[in-house]
Amino acid sequence: MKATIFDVAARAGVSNATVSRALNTPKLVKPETRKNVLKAAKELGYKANALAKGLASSKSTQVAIITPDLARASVAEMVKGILSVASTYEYSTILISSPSDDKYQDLLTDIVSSRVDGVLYLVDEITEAKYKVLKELRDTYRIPIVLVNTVSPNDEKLNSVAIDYEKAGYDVTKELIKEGRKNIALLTTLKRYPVSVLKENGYLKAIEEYNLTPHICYTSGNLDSNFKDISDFVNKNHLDGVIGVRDSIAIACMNIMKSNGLIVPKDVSFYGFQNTRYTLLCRPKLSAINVPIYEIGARAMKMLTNEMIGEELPSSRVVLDYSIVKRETTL
Amino acid sequence: MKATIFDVAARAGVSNATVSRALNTPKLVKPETRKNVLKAAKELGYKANALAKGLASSKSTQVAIITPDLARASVAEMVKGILSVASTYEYSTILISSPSDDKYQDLLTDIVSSRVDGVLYLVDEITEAKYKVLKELRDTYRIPIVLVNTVSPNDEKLNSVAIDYEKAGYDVTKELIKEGRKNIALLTTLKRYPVSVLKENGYLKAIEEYNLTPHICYTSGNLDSNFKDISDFVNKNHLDGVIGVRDSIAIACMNIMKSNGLIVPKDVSFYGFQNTRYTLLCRPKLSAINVPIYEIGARAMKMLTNEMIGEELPSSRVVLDYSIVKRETTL
DNA sequence: CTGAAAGCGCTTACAG
DNA sequence: CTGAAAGCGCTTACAG
Repeated sequence: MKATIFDVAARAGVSNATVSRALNTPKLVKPETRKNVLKAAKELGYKANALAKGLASSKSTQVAIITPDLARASVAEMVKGILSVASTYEYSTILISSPSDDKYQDLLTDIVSSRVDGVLYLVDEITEAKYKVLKELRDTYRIPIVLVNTVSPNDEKLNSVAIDYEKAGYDVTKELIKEGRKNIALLTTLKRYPVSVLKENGYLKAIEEYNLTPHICYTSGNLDSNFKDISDFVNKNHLDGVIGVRDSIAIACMNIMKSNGLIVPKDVSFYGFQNTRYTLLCRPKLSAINVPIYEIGARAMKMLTNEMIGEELPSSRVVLDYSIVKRETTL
Repeated sequence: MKATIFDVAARAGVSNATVSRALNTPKLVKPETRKNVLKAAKELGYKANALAKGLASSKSTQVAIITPDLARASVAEMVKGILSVASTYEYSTILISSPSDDKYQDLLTDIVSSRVDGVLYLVDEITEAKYKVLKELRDTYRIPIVLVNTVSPNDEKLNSVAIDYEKAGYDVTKELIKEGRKNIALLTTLKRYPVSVLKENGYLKAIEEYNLTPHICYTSGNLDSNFKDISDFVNKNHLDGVIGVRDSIAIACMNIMKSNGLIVPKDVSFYGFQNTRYTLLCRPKLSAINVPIYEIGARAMKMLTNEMIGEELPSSRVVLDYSIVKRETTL
């Protein structure tokens, strides 16, 4: 029913090997032969069976994207960046949501079974269990891996692409200090994402440098549950500057403080840390670190491509630039 | 290097056929044999090659998700719903972003080549070109398809899961009419998504029923570019009620009208049409049709599963319930 | 309940 | 530049 390579070969009057070459490595075939093959293939509506191809060549031309909560604007945007370059290099992408630590063994099995040529590990924290799996994937199974917008604290050799989050944390804090703010808080996640830790380090560095008191609130990204955390935190501290590790967290805090009667940015300034579209929908519009999310995804996929074709990488850690976008929530 | 089914067979002292059965159809194998096989497999760290499996059985246990802009909150949420049930049925998912009409032929090739067992088509409009491909996929290649949160205007037989968008459009308009609103606008997308058209029909029905004047603004979902469209529209019409087909569009409009000095909801009411997390981040909090996005994704994947195992479907169009959530932007 | 064998649809040395 | 043939790692009638 569905045309195979043999059908094409028969119709073109050549062997299946020649069809394979005409389609995959044209320079190995006489132009005219190639023309005939292409014609036959077209007439039959031939579409190569990727499974057979993968089995025979031991290359699936598939990569796995392992992602935490896809509903986070930054995660989705990163995936878009990945898809864009994946499609230009003709890789297809398997989407997997990060399992809990105890299910990581299943993840390993899934990935190895699927014979993907590479894996992209997005954003997530790198616990012991997760690190173990990543390392096994790379070392035992020799599957190239790139960490996307996260870094491994334990292992310099795991490829990654991100921005310098520590510096960004430092910069944005200093920005608030320059405004004259004295009580600057960092709202961060309960989960210890490596990038959150880095942001925190940068924040603390600036705070110490200027002899200020640190105020850190650990909360979840969940809008329903973080309301109380943030309210309590805000009521305990007399803040005049707030940095959220996620735009949505900064906005949630801003909403609370506004309803407490504070004027933004007269009484208190806010910075988000991603520059998603949330920044444009809230009022006043949120100032933010402009992290090149899409670009991070795209770059990571490109890096993975290089690894997969066996190229030596110049550096295992790619650090992209960021900027600070001032809108209406800062002076 | 990597253990194959033959390695396991040798270690367990059985044939590879028996290993295959022990792993895939346990009831066909003596319990003790099975135990030995499992032990051997575990010791060798055996992970079945999904490519070989797929080739031999002509089932890839993969489905393709074709999605428009993943950065839209509703789309990402839908994908989460899909992933959740896909993983329980042990399907892996290939993520593909909807190509432009002229690239649809490539999409066909990609999908057929990959030998996916089914496809999920998300949200997008169904142009002639796209419809043609979907139909070919289903009829020529016999690949089960489910439309997710969209419907085919041309073809009753294309499976779909959504809510009754026409009724929802009608209901929400009537809700505003009951508030006493007289100049009610619908902000919708330039792109003629089937669901947008349905919302519009419902809106118009209610407007006519009450002899009101329709006000429809066609704009893009892009926050940068729709500002002018909406501003112009708002200035031309003296609105006291606004429905956005997307939460973000409703919020964009609300921001504009607020900055024009109008008080929400005293002077004007707003409804969004998805109930994404945007509704909670803006102020006042947005009232919205609560579309069960996640559930729609989950249900669609379940429906697809049934089709893939060859079950007869009771109905090709699944219609889920919705509700209206009143928050602070309505009376 | 189990094994031998053919087959799934490609790729790729090898030889010419 | 091209073909014959082995091989990729499974599944699944078929026979026993």
